[in-house]
Amino acid sequence: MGKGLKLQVFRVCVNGCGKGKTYSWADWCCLAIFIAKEGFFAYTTFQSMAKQDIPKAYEAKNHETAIYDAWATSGFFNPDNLSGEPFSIMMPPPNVTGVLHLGHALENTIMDSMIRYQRMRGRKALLLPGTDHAALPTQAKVEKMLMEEGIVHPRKELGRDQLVEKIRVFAEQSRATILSQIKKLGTSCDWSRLAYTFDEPRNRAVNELFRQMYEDGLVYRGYRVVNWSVKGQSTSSDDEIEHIERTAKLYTFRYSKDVPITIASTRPETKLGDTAIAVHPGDARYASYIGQTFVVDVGALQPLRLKVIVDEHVDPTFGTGALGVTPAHSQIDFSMYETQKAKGDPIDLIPVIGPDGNMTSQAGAYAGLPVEEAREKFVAWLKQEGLLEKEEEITQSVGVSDRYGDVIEAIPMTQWWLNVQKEIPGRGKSLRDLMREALTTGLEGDEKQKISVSPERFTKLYLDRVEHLRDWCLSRQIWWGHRIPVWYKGEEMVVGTQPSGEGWTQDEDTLDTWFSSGSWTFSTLGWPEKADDLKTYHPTSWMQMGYEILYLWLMRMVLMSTYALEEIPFKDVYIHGMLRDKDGRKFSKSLGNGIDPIDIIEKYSADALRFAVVSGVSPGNDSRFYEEKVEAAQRLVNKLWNISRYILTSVEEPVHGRAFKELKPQTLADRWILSRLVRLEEEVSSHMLVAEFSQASEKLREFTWSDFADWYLEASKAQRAEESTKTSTDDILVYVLEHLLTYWHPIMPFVTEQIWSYLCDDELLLAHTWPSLRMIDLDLKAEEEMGWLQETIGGIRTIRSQYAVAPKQKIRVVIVGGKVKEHASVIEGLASISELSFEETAPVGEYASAVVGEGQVFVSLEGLVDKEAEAANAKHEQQQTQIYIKSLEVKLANTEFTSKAPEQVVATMRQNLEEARKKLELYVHHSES
RNA sequence: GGGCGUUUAGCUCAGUUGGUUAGAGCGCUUCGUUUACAUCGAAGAAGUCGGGGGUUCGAAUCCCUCAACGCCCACCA
Repeated sequence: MGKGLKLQVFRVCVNGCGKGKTYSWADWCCLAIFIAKEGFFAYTTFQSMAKQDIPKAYEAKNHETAIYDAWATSGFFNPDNLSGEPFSIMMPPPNVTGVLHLGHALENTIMDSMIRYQRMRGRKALLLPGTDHAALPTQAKVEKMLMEEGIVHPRKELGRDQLVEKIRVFAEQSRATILSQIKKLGTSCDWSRLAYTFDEPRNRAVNELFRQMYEDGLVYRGYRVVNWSVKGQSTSSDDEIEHIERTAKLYTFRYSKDVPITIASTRPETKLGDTAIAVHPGDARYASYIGQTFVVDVGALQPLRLKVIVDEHVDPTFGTGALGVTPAHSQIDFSMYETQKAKGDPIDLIPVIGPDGNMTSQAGAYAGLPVEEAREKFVAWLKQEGLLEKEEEITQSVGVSDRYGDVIEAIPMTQWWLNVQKEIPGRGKSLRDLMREALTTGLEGDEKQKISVSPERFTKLYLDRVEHLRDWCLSRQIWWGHRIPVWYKGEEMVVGTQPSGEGWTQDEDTLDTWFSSGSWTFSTLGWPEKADDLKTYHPTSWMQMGYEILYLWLMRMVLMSTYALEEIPFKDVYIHGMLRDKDGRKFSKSLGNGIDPIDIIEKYSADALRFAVVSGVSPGNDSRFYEEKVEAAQRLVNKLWNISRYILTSVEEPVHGRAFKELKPQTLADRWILSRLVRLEEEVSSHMLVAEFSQASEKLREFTWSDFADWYLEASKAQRAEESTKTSTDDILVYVLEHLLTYWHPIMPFVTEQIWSYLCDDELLLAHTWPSLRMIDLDLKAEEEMGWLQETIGGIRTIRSQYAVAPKQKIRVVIVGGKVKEHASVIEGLASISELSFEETAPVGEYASAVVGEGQVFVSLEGLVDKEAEAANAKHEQQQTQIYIKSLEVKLANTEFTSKAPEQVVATMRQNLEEARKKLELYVHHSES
């Protein structure tokens, strides 16, 4: 049906745009109707006009939008229109906190290159796009903006509904921008399946997951110490905390003159809530006090009852070896509190710091003071009482909220938690076990349910973290996000879906944003319904992500998916590094070194940006990004454009889609370039398959610029001038071009599609089948011979350059020996020779010479020869050759080497030695003559 | 305190399982307007692969060690 029509419209649109016009969507529809009526005639008119007018430089902005629209409307982004084995990638949803940055450009390039490759390989390829509501980051961002606008307390002043609405509006704008940017990058994703972590289907998934986990007893409500951001007025998970180094004062003191144990603290004000003193069980100094309780009055509401307890975690060599235990305001101390409770020897828990960052009423004389002031006051009191023994500066690492930037307070609160260690009913395993299995043995020992991470070293990081995972605090006190799906009425509580009837109120808190993004691989496919998509595309085939979200996201996706579906979320994960600026610094707002990918696209092209971010990059490592890289990439894009321009404008009737067998290679260059192409396909394919985009692009670049442009195209000019070889050469030019465009397409989709449109009128390159040349034999002989030829031509060029022979100046050349006689015309053409002859012996007269391969070239200079310079050159080369021969001789004389090394290696070396010796002989012979 | 990564040409970086004389882009030098491309072409200079030791016939590549830089984790109170 529509395919043919769509393609015709596409031609018109694209070619029209090539002349500087742009079409809106509405125009485009009219055009479609027009074409439907006028049909092929209109199409061919545009086509032929365009071909003659291919501009000298590729102007990306004239083409990219139209090309993207043509792709999107072609239907090929949607795997429902494709057949074959499914291959799926879920796009890591960008946060709607703002616009896309370069890191997103990298990610889009990586996943789009992969999905395009797989689509061309005949897979039913799904790249599912989406965005993330990013609960806390987004709210933090909007609150900051509001505060800049003069609203000092956004939550108080606006209230829940109004603030959420403001955030929603911001998020929607941001979302729209992001989606349009994804298109500009060329990402070939299925827009019909567009998802958002905060839309209705995802909300259903989140609520259902929560319900199941609650019913399995994994999700629970508990009073525990949380990470509290006073500024953000919310909890955060362990993963949302950054640790920074700072200096602090360490105070060493006693609680009272009656307590014989000295302790140290950087937060003395928290000591108002101490309920125990912990020492190492093997510490003899304190052994006699263990079990005793000291009652001290430090100014808190009640006198403190300090029980001396033992704990393995206490380091007897640090400080005094005794630790004041504050269960309410320290994670470690809280764990001691729990341990003691489990032992049946409980200690108290006294919160002295409140959620507002001030001291609570429990702090007695200190109640209501901000912690800093309380600290000063407490230290002053210690001094006054003569209890302070030491005061020293130390550096310590403190946790800071990654979004609000304030130091995290440990405060006990009732929150929703996910237990990762508890056995899941009926599965005999904990979430942690599942997370471990997924990367080691595979789920239930099934290799097919094993995630492989590349580079592999990240597996270790992951597993190490899994072992140290603590319960995950799920609830947040911010308002932007999925509301905790729990409803209360008096003593009653319902989890999952809102019960019918009056009087139910929903939990005020929202869920950690990673709870929804963790379910991304399957919530996007219709879970919890038994959707077809889920069956077809899950586990997804491949995932890419930056190492910085390994803990945040990878782990949670594994957790959610293995729990809810008993499947891994994806089979392969490719971990990439970060893009940094020219000086290796992170891109950041505060540094002001940000680069907008859209600016880069507008200035150069999306293809250049794509090439620039993946080339010269090794997996898992950071790389630097700067404009010169894009400039170089754009030159490559332009080179490809001009290669195509030459072929398309000079070959009268370019016929694409020929079979390899139909080609009639007649010259060495013909056979060589085809062999090189076969080699290229093999290399690019294997690199793409394992996401080695940098290597694939390097191979493509080398072939494009060096093999095809510099050698074959130049050689083809002579061949095309000969009647006998013209047609066959034309065919080969078109054949190679067509394949080259195909192989480039995953990385540089736009320019290749545009050129393709000039070559092929009934198919998008997007949907073209990747031509595998694997079954075709390499022509090793041609490759070897071409090597000699290139060396011969290079030798002549070097001489011309050394003796400053004007390029226009035609020269006489004599070649002695060698095996390049039959390629005289190529040599003449590429080295600009007027008279070329092949002789048995060196010519007499004024010649400059060079030894090339097994032969020698003599360039007549007729009076221009600088004998001394020439002799020096010859001598230098002679010496180099002698050194080389010597090294080979030494190696070959070593019987250990010849006996142990593979035959192939030894044989090649022998051959090289022989060639080098011949070469040397020629030098000697020449210098004598 | 643990762990990881990086160190290759002036700069930015590739280098797949150890195997010929270690590569690319940019920059640099010299020359060049023949209609695919000056966003170009030709030629060239430039590296004791961080230091030291080891394994091996053979090491940029494997092992040990040291150094510098960077990153991650951590319950130094």
